[in-house]
Amino acid sequence: MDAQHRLIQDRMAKIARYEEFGVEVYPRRFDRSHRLVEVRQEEESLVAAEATVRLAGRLVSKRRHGKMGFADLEDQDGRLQLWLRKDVVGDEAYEIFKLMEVGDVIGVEGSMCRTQKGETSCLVQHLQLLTKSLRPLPEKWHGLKDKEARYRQRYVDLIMNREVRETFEKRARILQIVRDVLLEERFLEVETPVLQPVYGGATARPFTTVHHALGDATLYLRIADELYLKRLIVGGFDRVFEIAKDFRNEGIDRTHNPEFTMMECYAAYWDYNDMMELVEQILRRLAEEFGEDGKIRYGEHLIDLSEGFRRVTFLDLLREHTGTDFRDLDRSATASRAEELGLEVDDSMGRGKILDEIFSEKVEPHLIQPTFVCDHPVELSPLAKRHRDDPELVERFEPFIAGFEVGNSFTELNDPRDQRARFEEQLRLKEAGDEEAQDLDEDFLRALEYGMPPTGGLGMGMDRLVMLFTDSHSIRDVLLFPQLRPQE
RNA sequence: GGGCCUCUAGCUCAUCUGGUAGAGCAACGGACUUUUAAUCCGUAGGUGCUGGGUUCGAGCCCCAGGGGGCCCA
Repeated sequence: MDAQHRLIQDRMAKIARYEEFGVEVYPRRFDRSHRLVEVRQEEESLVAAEATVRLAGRLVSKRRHGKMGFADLEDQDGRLQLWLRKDVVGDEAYEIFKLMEVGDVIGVEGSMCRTQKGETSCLVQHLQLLTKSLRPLPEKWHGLKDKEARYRQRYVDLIMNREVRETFEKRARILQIVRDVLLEERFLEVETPVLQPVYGGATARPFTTVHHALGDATLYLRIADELYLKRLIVGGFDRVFEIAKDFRNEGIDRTHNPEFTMMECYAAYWDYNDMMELVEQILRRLAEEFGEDGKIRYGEHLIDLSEGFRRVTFLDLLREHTGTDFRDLDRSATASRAEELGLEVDDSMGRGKILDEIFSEKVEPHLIQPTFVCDHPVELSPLAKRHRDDPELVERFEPFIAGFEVGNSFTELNDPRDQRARFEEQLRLKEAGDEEAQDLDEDFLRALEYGMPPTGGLGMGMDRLVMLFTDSHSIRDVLLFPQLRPQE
């Protein structure tokens, strides 16, 4: 549909007819007395007083009957019927009303009343076009259903589907609650670089870009905030957090978008047990706000967030769901057991990666009720401190709800000698063909050498949290503009 | 990357085994002073995702490509 389309031409032609009446089709401002939701809240008294109100919004339907007519006005969170009478607004204004069509943004002044059928309405005395709409909206009854159109033209989706608007209002409230809890716990909100000369803090492929003024230096879009936030703990901030976009150059599916929103926080003198309490606190607050009796519905599951999370170790869960104790199995024994379980293993995969694959396949789908998966093998966690009771494990946990991981946390590794050794192990994995293995960050090691206090750290995927609390089953439904292939 | 489904008017959808595309809403003209999916009469509106092929004839069959969705890796 281009600018020459007949439906657009029809609408353009109306502009000329408006101008015959001296009507400005794109005026600058309008004073509202009430939002439509406020009209609803004060409905009884406004109607009883026949109060005069000034309202604005988008015209979403129109029913004309000769010398009078009705129309529905909609704004962000409300809707109200307008009642137009030629004998009330006058001949010229009534002609202007006849020119108005669904999609136009208008402002009215009128008195609150009820119609014969009992519908609360605004009997319009004055009306004004505020913005002429040039494209026809989708049909009022079936709305806009085509998924591609809804994602590509989200603005139309938002106009037509109220529940979409509500999802994104809820998203904003969820992020605000997370922020509130952190601020109450005296975390300082900070901002760290998106463009980084060395990427790290997670296992993922980065996006690459070039800075021209720095001699065409290669920069990476961050895959995590972790290494910068820990530098700030070294610098003397006790508790810091950041809520921001991370970027990972990976496939797109129901739970992955190339850019997504992450909350990371770090607290000096905490360990991962303290972080478990913080996660429980955040989830409990969200469940109080959005659930019933601390329970939320996600698809077929009723999830109880009122109690604490089940705490169970990574290896115990593997044993529970595969019958195998992997504690003392070496790489080749682990690999052959994985193949018995129906997984494909190749030479680039270290023991940790194989265990991770088995876990994803055999355990994760069963983690419906809130669970902290604790104490992962050291190979999987190059930035976490070794477990106080077992040097082959780290002090780490991942909260799982409804079968997906909503976060990752550990007692942070602050021994620069061990951190260097772990980075070097990552480099070996990278040379063996693991594209996701991390690079050695010399400046980060330098920071640790100044001394980072004992620290607990946590990352939580905000998009997945929003999915959970809005009962959304695709990340696209909680992102206003999900990534799609470019058209043309 | 693989499998399945899908793409027809602005929107939502039809079109039997291949015979030349139709409805509702929206639009346009008209009637109508209590409708709320208003109603009634009339009019107009199509690159059937794109490109090839088979055929007298393709929205439909075949091939290639593109977008989207779901499942799997």
